Amino acid sequence: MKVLPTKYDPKNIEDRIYKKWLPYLSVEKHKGTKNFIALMAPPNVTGSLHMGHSLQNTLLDVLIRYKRMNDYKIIWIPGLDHAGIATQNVVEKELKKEGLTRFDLGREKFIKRVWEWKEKYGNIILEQFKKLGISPDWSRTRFTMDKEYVKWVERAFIEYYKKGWVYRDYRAINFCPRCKTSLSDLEIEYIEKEGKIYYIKYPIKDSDEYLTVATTRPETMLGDVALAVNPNDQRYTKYIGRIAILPILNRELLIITDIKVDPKFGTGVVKVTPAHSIVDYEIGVRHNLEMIKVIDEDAKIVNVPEFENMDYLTAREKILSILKQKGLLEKEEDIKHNVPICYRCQTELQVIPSKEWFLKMTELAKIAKDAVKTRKVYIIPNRFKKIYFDWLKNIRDWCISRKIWWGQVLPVWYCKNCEDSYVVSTKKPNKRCKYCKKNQWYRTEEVFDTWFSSALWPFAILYTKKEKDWYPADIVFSARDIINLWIARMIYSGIFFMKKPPFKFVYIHPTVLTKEGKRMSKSLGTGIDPLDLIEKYGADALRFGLIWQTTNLQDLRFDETNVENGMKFANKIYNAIRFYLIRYPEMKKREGFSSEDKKIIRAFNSTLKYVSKNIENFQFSNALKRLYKFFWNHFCDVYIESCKGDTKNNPEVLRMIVINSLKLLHPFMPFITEYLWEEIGNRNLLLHEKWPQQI
RNA sequence: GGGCGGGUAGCUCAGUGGUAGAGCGUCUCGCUUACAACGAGAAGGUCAGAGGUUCGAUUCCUCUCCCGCCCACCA
Repeated sequence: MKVLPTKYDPKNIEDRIYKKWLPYLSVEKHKGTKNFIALMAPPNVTGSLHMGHSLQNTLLDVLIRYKRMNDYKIIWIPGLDHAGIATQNVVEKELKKEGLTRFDLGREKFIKRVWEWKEKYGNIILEQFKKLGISPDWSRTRFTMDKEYVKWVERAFIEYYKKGWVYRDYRAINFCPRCKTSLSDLEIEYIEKEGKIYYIKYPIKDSDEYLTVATTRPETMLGDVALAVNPNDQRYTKYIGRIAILPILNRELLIITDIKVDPKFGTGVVKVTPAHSIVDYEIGVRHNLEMIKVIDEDAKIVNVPEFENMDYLTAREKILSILKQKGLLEKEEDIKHNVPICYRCQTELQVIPSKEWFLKMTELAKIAKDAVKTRKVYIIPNRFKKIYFDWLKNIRDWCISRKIWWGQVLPVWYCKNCEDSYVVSTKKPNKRCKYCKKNQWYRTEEVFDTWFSSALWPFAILYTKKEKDWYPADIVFSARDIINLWIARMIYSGIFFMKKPPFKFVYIHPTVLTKEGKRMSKSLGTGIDPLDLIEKYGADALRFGLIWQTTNLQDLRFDETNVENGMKFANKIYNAIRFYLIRYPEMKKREGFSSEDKKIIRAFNSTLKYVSKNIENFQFSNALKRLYKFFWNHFCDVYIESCKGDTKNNPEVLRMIVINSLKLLHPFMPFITEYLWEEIGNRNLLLHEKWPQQI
């Protein structure tokens, strides 16, 4: 008999076991009688494994392995997201080291460069997923820029266009001056900053009176076209309909009313700048006001001669000094306010008018709301529904075009001669432009919002030529910060194109924070690298630690002690099996059961029931804790102890408990259980074993 | 400004209308032939604060205070 060392060392074992599984992970290799279909959130190609990925995929893998052992054929397709802006930024940073910008390379060469980068680094994260021990079908790995996938993206756009829900418009949008692209409402973050609010006097025409406007962005006054007050604000009733004079430029501004004006903020008088504020744009639409663009894509002033090409902050200073000179700056106050920044590069955003493509949200939002309301889709825990509904309730149309280079190109062709003439098509149109009558078209360079393609993920990967019956999935696991960015959009896209919601259950797992409750972040130095933990304690231990700590709360304060504990537990399992290997052959065969036998069988049965129920209900931590207690306390501390010396225990009970414990533990700690499964003499894979029945 | 989650042992967290639980940590004792990454045992909490409902509240209700998150964006 081979004698195992007394300490379990996961190092070499885990890689070897994973290689052993690898050929058996594809859908075809397991003959389950029912399908269980899960969606992996495709990680960004820029990413490397972080604790959030680890938690999400570990939990899903627990469920997957459990289902696989319960006679389900598992369809779990891994993939990568091209992550438009994020990836483009990473490659731009690479270029910067060479002293280059993407504009030096030009579009074509730059995109080639991103592909090279993707080929080289894109798969790293998937390799890291393997270290974690998750078990998707790697033979079907997908990428959101695969040819097939791009076809889906184009088709979706065209379908929406035919429906009349996709349109092009010139309007005020959020723009990142560094990434040089438009952004959707969900791609904006806010940081609180110390700033100043300036009170500026706007003289009333043909009088000595004036109205004072409070603003944090005086430079945008160059684009003012009106002043607005709340219709119910008694203080200003007498000014409504009169004309104010815009200082410096002396433009005449009509004084109007709008319900969006908050009488309690500032002076209750608002300068209306439809070109450079989303709210003002909407006021502008209601009152049919002109948009005067005075800030451009570089955050510089345009269309105003004396400020031409001046940075917006320099222009602000100049404007303030002129106002001071003229006695029109009433006062300035310190203020803490939220400044919008780009979610990918943290640059302060500008609102500028731009021609962009929009997806009308009215109907789609309704579709998404109904799906959850009528329980076609369940969001778990239930309270996260609110985030979903609140967003859908106040939704604006979705700006889906981006002015970056990395992404799927819109299937849109513009006329070379006429600015607003276009054709929506995947192929170059062969027809005359209705304005210039010429047949000269060029493909746009605009690409899709990366989330537009993510929204199609479920059917783009599940509904293929070969496998038409895989859509919809049963479940998706998600972080709570992308409930709207991703989950909501998948739901309405899926229903719109496939007539069925893309999944039945959305399980929202907690966000992994540091033990101190801080966000894990590389730049703050608060991140913990899961690969370090795997190196130190083993993947099973990391999985154990993560599952152990998972609750239904919003956050999880990660405590490494639990991973260490996982390592100890792995060692405990290992040594219990050693005991079995050494003692079982020596034990006397006997009929019937001792009282200890009966006790452990009862404990096992109730554990089995509890663990199964809790996995099904997404209570992974409860399941693991119960299993831990069963194995360590009931089995090791009591039952195994009772097997020593002159025991009356039936060795077959010991054997049964060993075998079935490995099975129950397998979804949680797959490596060590598979390894020990082989050590106790099995030739087949534990991966494909059946989940135990009551003994 | 609106909403959500949390405040229980030193730490991370369970939990219940009826004299508080786990893991880790701490302390004591044991290197007992699977495991010292172990075993046996112990200490440790006015369950954030105030009020209410109740025979009885950590658990239900109201308010307050702290911590975290989300949404709106302040012109």
